Amino acid sequence: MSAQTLTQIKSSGRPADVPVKLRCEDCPIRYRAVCADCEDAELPRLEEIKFYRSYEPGQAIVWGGDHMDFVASVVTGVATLTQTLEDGRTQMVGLLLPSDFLGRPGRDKAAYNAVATTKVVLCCFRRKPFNDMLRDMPHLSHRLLEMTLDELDAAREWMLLLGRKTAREKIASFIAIVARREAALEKRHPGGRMQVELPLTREAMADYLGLTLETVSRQVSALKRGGIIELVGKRNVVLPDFDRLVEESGDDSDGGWIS
Amino acid sequence: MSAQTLTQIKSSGRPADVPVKLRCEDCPIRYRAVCADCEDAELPRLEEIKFYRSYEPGQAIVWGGDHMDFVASVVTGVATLTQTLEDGRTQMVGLLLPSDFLGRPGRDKAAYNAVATTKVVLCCFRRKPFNDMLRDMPHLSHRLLEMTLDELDAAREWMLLLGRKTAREKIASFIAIVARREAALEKRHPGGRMQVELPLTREAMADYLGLTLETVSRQVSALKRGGIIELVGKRNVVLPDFDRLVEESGDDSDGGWIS
DNA sequence: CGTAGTCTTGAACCGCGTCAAGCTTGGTGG
DNA sequence: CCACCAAGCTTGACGCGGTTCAAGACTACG
Repeated sequence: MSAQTLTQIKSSGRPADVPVKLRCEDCPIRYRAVCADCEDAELPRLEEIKFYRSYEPGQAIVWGGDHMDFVASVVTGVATLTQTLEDGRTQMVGLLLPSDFLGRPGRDKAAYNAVATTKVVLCCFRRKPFNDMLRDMPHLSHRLLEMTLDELDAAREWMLLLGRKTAREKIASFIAIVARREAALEKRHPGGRMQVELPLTREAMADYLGLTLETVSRQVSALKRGGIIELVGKRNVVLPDFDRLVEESGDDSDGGWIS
Repeated sequence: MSAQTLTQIKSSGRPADVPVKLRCEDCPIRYRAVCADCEDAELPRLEEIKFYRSYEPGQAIVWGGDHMDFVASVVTGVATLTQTLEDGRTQMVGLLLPSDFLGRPGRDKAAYNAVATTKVVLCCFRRKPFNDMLRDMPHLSHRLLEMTLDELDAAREWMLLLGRKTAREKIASFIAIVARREAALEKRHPGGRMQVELPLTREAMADYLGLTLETVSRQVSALKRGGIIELVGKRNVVLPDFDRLVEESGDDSDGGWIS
C-alpha cells in the first residue's frame, strides 16, 4: 500500500449507521446537492435507496484504492480528499463541504483518501441503484454534470494557486475561499467585517496549499501583524476588511465573472 | 484588461472556417470525443449543426472573459488553457489533445484563455442547439459527464504535481504524461524504448508545471545527462526506458488503478 | 498538574527564481 | 550563398522564499 503520511488517521471506529431517516423535504441541502433539480415527485425514489452515515473528526471515510460501494452527499461537516506520493508527501485535492458530492459513479475503487475533519454526516446511495437512477432521471444527471463542471473550475483555480502564488497569497486566498463558502452557506455576500471559522488544522491547510505547516503558521502570523486578519483562538479569524484580504490573495479585485 | 504575459500571442488572423464538412463516420475522433457514445442514427442531428474551424500555431481561440458562442471538440492538434494573475504570472490549467472538449455548456463567457500551440482543427457546435441536444440525447450528456470526470481526475493529479513535486519530478512526469497520451492515440501501451514529440515550447512547459523556463531547460538537460532521456532536436525525446522515467516522476510504479 | 496534540518561532540551508550572456536554428533579403 | 535577425533554448552566478531541523508555548483533557 506504500508509505503513509505521518499524520495520524484515527481509523478507530466503524462509521456509525445513522438509524433515523431524514425526509428529503427537510434536508438542509435539499436545494444545493446532487438532488437539487429533482422534483418532489422524484424524491420517493431517492428516499428509498438512501441511508445516512456519520464519521468522527479524523476518521477515514475511504482509503484510496479501496472498494467503495456507495456515493454520497455531504449533509453536514467537512471532509478532505488527499493524494500521497510514496514517500509520504501529501496534497489535498478536494475540500468537501455540505452539499458536495463524494465518489464517482462508474468507478468502484476510491481514487483518493477521504477523511472527515469535523463530525460529518453523509447521505449515501448504493452505487448500483444510483447508476440506474442517473440513467432514468435527467434532473439528477444534469445536476451532477453541473456540479462536476463547478468542481473542475475550482480545481483549475486551485492549480493557479499551487503553481504561481506566493505563500502569503496562498494563505490569503485560502481564507478568502473559506469566507466565501461560509457566506454562501448562510446566503450572505462576503464583504466588510466578518468572522470565519477555519475548518482545517495548520497541517491540513499546508496540504491544501502545497506548503509546510511551519510556513502556514508564519504567514498567518504575518497577516495578523499586517492587520489583514485578527485571530480568535487558533481556528477563528476575524476579517476587518474582506476586500483588503482579497487584494493580498493576488486575484482579480472582484473574483471575476464566473457566476 | 489587466497586464498580460510577455508571450506573444499571434492574434493576427481570424480563425479559418473550414468549408468541407467531414462526415462523422469518417472522423478520426469518432469513438473518443463527446459524440463517442452516440449511435449512428443520432449522427445526422450532430452533422446538421456542426462546423469546422482551424487555427494556426500561436493563434488565440478565445480569450478569458470573452463571449463564446460555441463549444467544440479538438479534432487534430494541441491547444492550451491558461489562467493569469494581474501581474502576468500564468498557469496552464488544461492541455487539449484530439478528442478533448472545449467550452462549458451553460456558460457563454470563456473562463480561460485558449490558444493553439500547433495547427488545430475544431469541430464546433453552436451553444444553443448543443444544449438542446444535451437535453434530448442521454448518450451525449452521459459521455460529457464521463469526460468531465476524467478531466477532474487529471486536474487532481496535476494538483499533486504542482503542490508537491520537485522540478526534476515535474519534468519527468510531464514527459511521461505526453508519452502515455501519444501512445493512447496510437492505441499502443507505453513501455520500453519509444520516441515522443513534445507539443509545447519550454515556456509553455514551464506554465504547465509551475516553473520558470530556465528551470525547465536545466532539468531537461539534467535528465539527458542522467541518461533518462535523449534529445532529437529540441522538441523530440527518445525514452530508452519508459519505466526508468516513471521512477523519476515520483509516481507509483505502474500509474495506479485508475482504469 | 502532566501529557499529548497543536501551534509558533528561530536559525541554517538549499532549490528554484532572477538576471544576464551567449548559443542554435530557421527564415528573409541582399 | 551568405549575412542578418528573431525566436527559442541553454548555461552561469547570485539571491531569496520556503523547507528543514529544533526548541519551546499554548490548550484541552486526563
